[in-house]
Amino acid sequence: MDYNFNEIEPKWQQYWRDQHTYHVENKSDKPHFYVLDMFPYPSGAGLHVGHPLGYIASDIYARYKRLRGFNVLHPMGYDAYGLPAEQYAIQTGQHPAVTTEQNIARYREQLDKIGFSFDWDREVRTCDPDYYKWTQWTFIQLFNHYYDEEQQKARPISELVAKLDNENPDIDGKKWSDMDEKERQNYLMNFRLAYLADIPVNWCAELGTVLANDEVVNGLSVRGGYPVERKLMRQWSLRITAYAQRLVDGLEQVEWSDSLKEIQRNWIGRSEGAAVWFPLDVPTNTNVLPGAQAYMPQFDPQPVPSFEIFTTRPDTIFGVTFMVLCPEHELIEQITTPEHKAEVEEYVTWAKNRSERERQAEVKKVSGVFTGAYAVNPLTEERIPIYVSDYVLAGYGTGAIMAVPAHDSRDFAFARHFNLPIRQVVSLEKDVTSDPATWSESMDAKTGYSVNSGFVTGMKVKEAMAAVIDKIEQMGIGHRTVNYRLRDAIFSRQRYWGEPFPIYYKEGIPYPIPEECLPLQLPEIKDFKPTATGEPPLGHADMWAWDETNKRIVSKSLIDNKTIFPLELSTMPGFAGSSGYYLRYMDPRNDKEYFSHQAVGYWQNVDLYVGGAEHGTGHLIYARFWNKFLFDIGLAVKEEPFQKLVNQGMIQGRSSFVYRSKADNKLFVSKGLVKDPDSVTPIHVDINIVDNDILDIERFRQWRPEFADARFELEDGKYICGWEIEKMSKSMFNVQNPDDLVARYGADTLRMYEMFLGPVEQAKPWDTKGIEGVFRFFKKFWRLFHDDSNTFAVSDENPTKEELKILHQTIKKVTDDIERFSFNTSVSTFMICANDLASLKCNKRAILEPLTVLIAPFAPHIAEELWHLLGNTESVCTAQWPQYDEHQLVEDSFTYPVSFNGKMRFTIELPANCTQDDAVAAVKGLPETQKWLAGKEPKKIIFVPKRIINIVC
RNA sequence: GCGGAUGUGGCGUAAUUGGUAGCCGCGUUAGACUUAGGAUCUAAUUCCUCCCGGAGUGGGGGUUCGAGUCCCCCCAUCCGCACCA
Repeated sequence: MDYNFNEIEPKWQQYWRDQHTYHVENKSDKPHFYVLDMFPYPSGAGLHVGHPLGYIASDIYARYKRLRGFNVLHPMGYDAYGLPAEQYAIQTGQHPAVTTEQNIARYREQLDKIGFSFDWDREVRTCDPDYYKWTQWTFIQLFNHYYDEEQQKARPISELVAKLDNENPDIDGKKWSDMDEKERQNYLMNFRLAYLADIPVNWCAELGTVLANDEVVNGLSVRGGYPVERKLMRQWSLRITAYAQRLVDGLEQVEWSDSLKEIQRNWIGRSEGAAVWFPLDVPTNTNVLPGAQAYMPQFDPQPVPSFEIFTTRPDTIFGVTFMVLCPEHELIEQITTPEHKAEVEEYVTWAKNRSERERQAEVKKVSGVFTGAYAVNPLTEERIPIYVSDYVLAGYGTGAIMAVPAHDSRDFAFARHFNLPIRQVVSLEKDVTSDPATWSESMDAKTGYSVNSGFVTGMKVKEAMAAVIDKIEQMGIGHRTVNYRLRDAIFSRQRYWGEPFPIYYKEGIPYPIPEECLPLQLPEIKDFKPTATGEPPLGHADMWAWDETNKRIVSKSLIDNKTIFPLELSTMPGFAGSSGYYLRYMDPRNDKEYFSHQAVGYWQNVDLYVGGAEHGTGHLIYARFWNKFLFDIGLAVKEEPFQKLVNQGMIQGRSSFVYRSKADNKLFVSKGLVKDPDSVTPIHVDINIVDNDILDIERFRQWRPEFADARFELEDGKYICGWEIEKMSKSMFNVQNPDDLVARYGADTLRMYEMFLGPVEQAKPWDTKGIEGVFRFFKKFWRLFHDDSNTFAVSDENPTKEELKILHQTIKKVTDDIERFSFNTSVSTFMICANDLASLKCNKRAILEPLTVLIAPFAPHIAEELWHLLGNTESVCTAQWPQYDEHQLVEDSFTYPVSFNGKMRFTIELPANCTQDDAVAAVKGLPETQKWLAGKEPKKIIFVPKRIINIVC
């Protein structure tokens, strides 16, 4: 019989299901290994060929590890909460739970067809109450912990309270012991790792929710592309910044690509510098202030008003010619002089109302106003004007800067625009300066020597930095510090389809519901839009109030703020559920704990994580933070969750276009006949009606009613389409569905072909042109086991040396390739092997049986079929990975290329066991060599074993 | 602007990590078997060529007996961040 994948594949998929082949226990004599895929968001569009790429790679690795004798955890689940399901619900009224369920069923069906070895008994769904119970539980733990800077780890907030009780400090002029419950809770909120605060957020009016920084690109929402504005709102946040340093440091311990580590480092954005206090010299107090020493803000009982700035260039403090505050700065109101008030207020209002997109688009445009106020440079005692400008950001540092126009390009632009003085304080060469008025740009580099800089003049930049910081520390007006670009993660979403917060409000103070009452189930609602009052959709829920006495959810009509309290209306963001799912897989049905100590003690952490690099600044940061927190409180046993990470490249689509004439919208011009690109409109056309860039005209006419009477300008009787590489997306009609390919070629061919396309990490456009070659390989491979009449026929004869060599070379190459995740070369190796064996007409069991095991990770269905045909009764998944034998690879003789200093070159054959000296002697003894050397002794002989001999004369 | 990566035939890619560049596959060409083939098999396929050879891994330089691989300078493309002081 022929290679009939249609029969083979469903048969063995059923067999694996029936036999629970991929079921894995948390206990084994074997070593453990955890292979994880980033679980998918089940969108309505179903899987396209890009999704399985990473899954196939990880599946190969997981199967390989099993064959190598590991107990392998390889689970799969669904990141099921999210905006698209909710947007769809708003449009159609269909409950997100229903559409999500349908989408999951569709995903599962598609995944099953590809033959993955997931242990589906461990499936998790983030929207499942049994799962999000633990997301909520973790949130409560975050709420109940603070970050202890001394111990550098999370500690229970009760410890902080005990400390406050004990020390009874003054807080904003009031003793801790004199504070009431509300004041105390507000104070503690400054420390909790999950906290409620008024913070500037990315507000997306169209989506009706706030978004995290990584969910906003170029001032537009990632989902939907709607405008985003900056707005001050009371929101839940996670104090991820407390972990900034550990998030940087942890990157040293993991095997991730350098580029991804760099992306994370950039996102965290650590910079070292100094915080410096600049005293104010307000015009009402026109006396020039005496030495800065008098203004030690911590110690002076009546401090002169001063403000803090952050700089990474303390060495340039002698070059400060003005100061700049961000428009949101609280000091502006106090310091602005009456004559500048109107102007400043106008500017601040304008700046605050600008959308993020406008602000980002006009980065190059300089704007700002003078406040009329002055500060004093603490080192030079100079009076320096204070400006307001939106090039200083509220969210970074202190929202205030010392401007050094000579050595900062932004300050330089500002100074030039407002004609402010520019003073050079750093020079590439010692004591050499030039007039900054002649400069076309500032000198930003951190190299060279200080000039015009008082006591640091002549020092190298690095020394000057240290010296200035020492000085200001000594003066008590500043200190060394580190700033991070990373912001706390905003954790509230004004949406329905997410985890509810286990929080209720008593007199405006949030309290977590008791842990034993979890999960706090998401209530049913009918209308998914925000309420008329602007409340999130949960405002529609009637059963959404907390009965504190009876510990249960009750109707909100009962709220009396005595025993019945309102519950939080926001829900958690998408990254909440995906931040700890890898740990839940270890023990997914545990209803007592997140996961048992035994389970995490056995599996430790993820050995191999496969997924897209697009999560570099989102999920992969949040998950690392989440894990570190769980580590601090003694749940996780490893500080880093993902030991090795492989980023599969995105598979792009290859879109096809037709060109519609602008003059005649029924006329379509073939690509080669388009003379003026402006005369036609390119229109995406479904790639399924295009073959080799040739349009199927009949199907095009049927595709859309408006094309039914289309006319064409053809070349050579054909309509040639244009193409472009774009993201694979429904709207561009360039989606390749894996089901179609499975139906046509089988899952094994699809799996092999996706690997054959190129390195897993590399982005590449999808192209089915080569799939035939892989399909041919399988037919050829099948024929090795079958005779001319297509009946199964393997011989028990002993293999020849040549056949053994082919086998062992293949084992060696494939093993090495899998270890270094180079699956495209493994596929090539299989092809070479099949070609060689076919030309030798080899059908020997001793060769073919190990090959069946070798190919099983890549093509499990055909391997299982052949494995059983060979007479095995157990699954090929339980077989042993074949070992190669070095002896079988050794040749009788080697061919050595020999060259004489690159001038002449020939090849000689030598016995395999010959030593370096033998080889050199043999080469020297050859007539060609003698002739060439002409009696002289060679100067140098370079011998590279089994490679080459070079003789230098 | 800053950071990271990549650049090899008509195309996807490979090269034992410094050792005969172009493996494997697609495509193309020729042939075999065929009623037929979109099945299978065989051969050729980097470019130029007076068929003697010559050039060749984005361009230029360097190190080396030897460079696709290492170093320096450009060029191009892709990705990430982007007024982060």
